[in-house]
Amino acid sequence: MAKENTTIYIILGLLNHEDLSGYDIKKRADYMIGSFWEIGYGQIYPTLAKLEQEGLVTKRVSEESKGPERNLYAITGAGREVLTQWLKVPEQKEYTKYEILLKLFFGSLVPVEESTKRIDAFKVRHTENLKMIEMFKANLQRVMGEDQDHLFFYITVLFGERIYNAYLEWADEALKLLQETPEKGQEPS
Amino acid sequence: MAKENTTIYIILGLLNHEDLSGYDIKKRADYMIGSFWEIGYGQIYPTLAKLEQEGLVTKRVSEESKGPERNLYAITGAGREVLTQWLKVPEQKEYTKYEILLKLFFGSLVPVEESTKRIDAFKVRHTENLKMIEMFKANLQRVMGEDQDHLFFYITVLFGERIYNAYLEWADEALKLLQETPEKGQEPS
DNA sequence: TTGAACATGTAAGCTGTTACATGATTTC
DNA sequence: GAAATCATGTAACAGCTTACATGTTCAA
Repeated sequence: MAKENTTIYIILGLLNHEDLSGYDIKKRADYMIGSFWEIGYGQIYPTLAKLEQEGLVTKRVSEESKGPERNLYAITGAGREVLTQWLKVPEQKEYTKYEILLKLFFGSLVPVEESTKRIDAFKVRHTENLKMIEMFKANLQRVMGEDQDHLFFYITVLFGERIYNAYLEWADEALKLLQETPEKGQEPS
Repeated sequence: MAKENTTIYIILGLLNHEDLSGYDIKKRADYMIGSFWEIGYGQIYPTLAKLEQEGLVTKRVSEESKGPERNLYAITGAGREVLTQWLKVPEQKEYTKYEILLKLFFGSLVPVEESTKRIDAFKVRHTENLKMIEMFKANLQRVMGEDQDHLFFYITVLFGERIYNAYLEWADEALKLLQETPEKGQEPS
């Protein structure tokens, strides 16, 4: 029966807050959930069409005079129903694919520098991510309490913070271990 | 051009160590890389056939008299070449999908208990995972130094340890925040 | 003898990525 | 005038999951 399409619920969840275009949805999703779930236009537009067909959202053309034409989508009662049903069901387990760990796992086939370079790049990437998360967090802390939703957003931001910190701590630990280890098979016997 | 098939390299990497059957590969992969990359039989057997066709592995029938028939696969020189080439290329960024965070993010639509139940279950799951990782780690520490490969395995185990700990710390933090927050819209005005 | 584990596969079908295609508008 | 951003989509296709199908061997 293949995988269940989670994109549906992301779109419904965002539309539950306010009417949005496909482009807006991408923006919002990148910003708010991008650190743990990415979606692309290639999923958004077709899913939106499917949701409209099923009567879970309605489409209208935005009346703004300026800018290119925008299709604005709104959630329907049926859509809200589908969304809340989904929220009442236990989630599937998380899904992670770390190519860096695979490459490290098989790392004995290439010079150690390959592995250290890899980890260095990983650190740079996630130092950046952590910085962004900390900004979100600071912004959120200022507006917390205004809206119940902020608490839930905050909780997901805390998750990102923990994870990125764990990444960075691990990276340093791994680099230290690699530096301590003498390269094998290079010294004269 | 769609995604690149990483399963190929996992199989080649495992075969680089020793000859294995499809069934063995699944076992090894579950045990050694299962915490950050899962593969199923539905990927393994077809990929094995493809790799054989391309001359990256060879297949022979195991001669053991006991047990069901086993197809044993061995990596070829060409296969080893493909594997090391892959190891020299920088990896793509990691890929994560946390359905639990999505459900929490949209959590204001359902009673808070839904969210706390979710996090409780998450904790149980990862307490279990952490326990397993700690066992691997202890085992590995006993044999470290015997083989260069162990260091790389150890590094991936440390990753799992950090991540699972981060999960659990976050879960407690999130639960605390949810408990502190009074349920909205329930009290009489 | 029943169930768990060993062992190998196929088929269906969604998911998600990447590339392509197009055009308006705003900003520098 | 060029580049970036806004904006909406389609097509191809690989990847991966799930379910199905089948049969053996070993242990309780």
